[in-house]
Amino acid sequence: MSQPYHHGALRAALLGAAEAILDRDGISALTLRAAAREAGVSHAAPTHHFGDITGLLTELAASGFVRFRAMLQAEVAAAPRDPESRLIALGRGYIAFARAYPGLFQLMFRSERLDWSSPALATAGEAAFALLTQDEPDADLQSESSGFQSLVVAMTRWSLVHGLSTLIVDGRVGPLMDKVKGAEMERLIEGVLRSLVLPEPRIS
Amino acid sequence: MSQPYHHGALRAALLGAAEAILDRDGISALTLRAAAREAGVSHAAPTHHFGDITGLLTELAASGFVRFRAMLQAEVAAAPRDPESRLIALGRGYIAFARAYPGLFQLMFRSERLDWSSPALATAGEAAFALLTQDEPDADLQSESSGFQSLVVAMTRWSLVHGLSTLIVDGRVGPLMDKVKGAEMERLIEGVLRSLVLPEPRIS
DNA sequence: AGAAAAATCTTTTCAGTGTAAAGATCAGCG
DNA sequence: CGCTGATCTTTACACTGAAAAGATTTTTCT
Repeated sequence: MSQPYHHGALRAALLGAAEAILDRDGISALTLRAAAREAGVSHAAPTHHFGDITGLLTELAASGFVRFRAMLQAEVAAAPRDPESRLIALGRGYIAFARAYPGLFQLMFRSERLDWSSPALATAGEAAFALLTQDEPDADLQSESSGFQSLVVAMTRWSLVHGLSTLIVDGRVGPLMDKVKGAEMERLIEGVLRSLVLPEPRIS
Repeated sequence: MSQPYHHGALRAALLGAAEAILDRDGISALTLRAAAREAGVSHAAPTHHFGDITGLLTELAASGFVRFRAMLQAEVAAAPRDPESRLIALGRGYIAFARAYPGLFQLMFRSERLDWSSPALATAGEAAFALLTQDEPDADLQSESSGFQSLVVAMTRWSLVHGLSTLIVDGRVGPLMDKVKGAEMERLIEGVLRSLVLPEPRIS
């Protein structure tokens, strides 16, 4: 019953080990050697599967974007069918993902050691972003407005939701709420999300 | 003309060296030893002045927040005196700072190696955030609404501006604009900033 | 089947990092 | 003048990513 020389499924095991470290000890503890230790192999074993640490982090981030997109779709599917409810569900799912998997969220969005030219990461990231541009409440505005105006609307929504997620994950919101009596994170999030349904700028 | 054993102003020199590295090579290249090299001292010299690397980064971030606040105030002072123009100027300054000093912005907002219990950083950060809650366009709403509603309004604005800054600095906006003909970053920012002036959620 | 080739994993090594400890040099003060 | 403390250097250690070379297993080819 000794360890076989070949692991058999080391690639998946390393990704699982990396995510376990991410959840348990945070992104700063996620090193190539720590992942190898967690998977029970030598520290040089990951080289063949991922090249360098950027390769490992890129694969993990791509996997994160796939699950991120699935989570957003599930939230939308469970929401009422009117466009405004779906839009709020999308934002709620975005923030819920960031709060549930803060380490993975940080890796996906703010890690400088990610190779966005990787097809796996690029396609997974684009697929996730595509959710933000569909489900347009004002279908007529969508059709007759220019591509640039659609980009402005999408970026406005993305900025609002992404900004709140980032500020929460980075611990910048908690101290502020301690100063307001009866403030709860959930109510704050719902309050901010209301601004999602009126993003159309008043065109001059 | 040999180097004197005592530097004389090593603390300030190290902060300047650290910021030079931040601007030149990015946040990943900002190491304790690199800052010491840049300042021309041994790698253990910073210990006495900053303790560990968290101390150095915390001081640098505090200095960044002071300048950040000054830049925001300057933008507001140069804007028309109506509250809406001032609010947009505030957001414009926020994003301009992030684009002008991306490394410093990243250090200030997304570095896990920051000691927010440091008085210098805590007060500088709170002073900068205080700008976002003042300059309330609807003074009557400000006075009669609860503290929690004010927090929701402030967080909505902060999230929008901070989210756009983060996405731009992290390089997530550029690729999207390449796909839209005639899209320019400045126009996109102005478009998103319009949403700042109608943040009041419709209370049920 | 048997040999060659490729893939997988380990061991060793190197440069770089943060941190601690000990020693060297200098400034200020009695 | 001499002492004390602040400042800076040297040395050392455990950690990191990465490269190189060797060991083992699996696959492929004849």
